[in-house]
Parts: sequence; structure tokens; C-alpha cells
Amino acid sequence: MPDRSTQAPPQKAALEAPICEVSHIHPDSVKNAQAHLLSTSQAQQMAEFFSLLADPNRLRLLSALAIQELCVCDLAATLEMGESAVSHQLRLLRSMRIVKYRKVGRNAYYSLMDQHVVSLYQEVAEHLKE
Amino acid sequence: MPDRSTQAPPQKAALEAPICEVSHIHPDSVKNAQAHLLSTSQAQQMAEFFSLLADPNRLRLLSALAIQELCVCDLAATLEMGESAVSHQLRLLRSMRIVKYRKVGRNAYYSLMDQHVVSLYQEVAEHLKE
DNA sequence: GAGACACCTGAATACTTGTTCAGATATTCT
DNA sequence: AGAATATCTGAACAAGTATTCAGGTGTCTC
Repeated sequence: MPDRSTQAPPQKAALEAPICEVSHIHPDSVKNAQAHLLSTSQAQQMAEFFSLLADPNRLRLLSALAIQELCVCDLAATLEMGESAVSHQLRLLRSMRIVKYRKVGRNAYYSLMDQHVVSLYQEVAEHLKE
Repeated sequence: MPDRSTQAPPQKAALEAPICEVSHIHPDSVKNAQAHLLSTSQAQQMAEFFSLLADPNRLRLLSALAIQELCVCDLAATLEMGESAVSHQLRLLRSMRIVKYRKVGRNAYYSLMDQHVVSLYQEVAEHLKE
């Protein structure tokens, strides 16, 4: 990590002006940062994943499923929300392969795809204790 | 984890009807799940945190800051977005103590508060490779 | 087969969120 | 002091998202 600490920026504007029209930036820093930057598609994909965890109801659903397999109506009763709402949320979680389900008669029993997500949100829970 | 596997639910409706009016649920499962459920406030707080990571531009900002300290105009140039937009996003990240900044003259150099967030999104990056 | 049940789905509404624009603040340089 | 620069901020608009409602599918029981 280059140390530009308290003194002024290394070069005022780089006399040999590059492609960019704005001259007040630090071209070397920008180049270096761009080289390690997350690609747009990667960022998009990750953002979609985090979006799924960015809702209180979905997190509570996951915390319930972390303990035991549950059917939709039990989840609805547990969280005190409508079965339709639960179903919609579960569909989202299913589309990202975070939960799976199994049909038994007219019930659908949902469970976590793996414990990965649980360890993820436990990490965040610890981070928030500070 | 209680195994309700392929056979029918343990009790049809619990003859001694409890507080709830809906009788088709599995009261024991619901109670057990509720006992381990994430509290509303905890879920809310965690959802807010994940929301911050649920945006492509913010993730790209963080990936740039993971490499080196950068000022606002460099970040704007790196991500090819307006300085105002960058500033707004940085304010959000600041409010959750994910980034910090230090003023040098008229520049504001931003950096990560800690590496915690980086390891978090690297975990997700791996999860998405499947 | 008729009816009840558990769940799913699509459309409509209300809410949340990101970006832009215009202007404000603070710092440097002459 | 005045001009230029770097960043910040608030309001307005556009885009995305959650919830509700009404109805649809498949399964079980009588």
C-alpha cells in the first residue's frame, strides 16, 4: 500500500496528460486500483446475494431453518406473517440455492442448503457487537 | 433436529387447542423454532448491515479500498462514476463504521476500518463459484 | 368426485433506495 | 480577499423491492 500520508500528492497533474480529461486525480493510484477492482458482473452477482440477506424477515426465516426443517405454515406461524409472504421469500431464497425443500403430501418442508450461510451471518452478528 | 420425515405430522391438531386459532400447524415445532429465532431488532440491525453490501458500486468501492487508501476523486475516476454519487455511498459506509477517512488539505482519503469486511465478501465470492 | 387443505403464483400497491442536480462548506493558491 | 478545488449535503426523480390480495395447482379425506 503506497503511503501518500500527510504530505501533498506525489505529482500535481502528470504533465503528459493521459486519456482522461480531469487532471486533478492521481493517475497511478487509479490505475493500481482499477487493476484490482471487482468486475461489474462479479459485483452485480455478489450484490444480489447480499440482497437476499438484507431483509429482516428472510434472516429470521433462515435462523429458524438453521435449527430444524420446517413447513411453510409453521414458518408463517413462527414469524407471525402470512403464508403467501413466506412463500414469496422462500422462493427468493430457493432461487439463490440458499434453501431447499422436499414435498411430503401437501406439505413442503424447507431446510438450509448448507450451513455456509449460518456461519456467514454469525460472523456479522459478532461484528455488530462492537 | 426432530425427524418428521416421510410419515404424517405427529398430531393432527392437538385436541387441547392452544391459544392459536389456526389448527393445522405443528405447535411443538413452532415453539422450538420461536425459542431460537432471531429477535426482530437483531434481524433489523443485521439486515441493515447486509444492505450496505448489497450494492455493486459499494462493493467495488470496498474492493478498491481493500488494496489502498484513496481519495474521493480517485475513487470516482476508478469506478467511472460521479463524485457526488461516490460521496453519498461513502457516507453510508461511514455510518456503519465500515470505512474511515482522514482529511489532508482539501482531499479526503478513505480506507477500510478493518479487514473484516474483505474476508466476508471473499467468503461469498467463493460460495458463488459453485 | 367433492371439498378441504397446503402451498404457489401474478398483478397491484406502497415503500425503500440510488443517482442526479444544484448549491453549500472548507481549504489552498495567488 | 478572491478564485479555484475537493468534498459534502438536501431535494427530486427513477428504479427496484416487499406485501397484499385474489386466484391457481396438486394432494388428501370422506
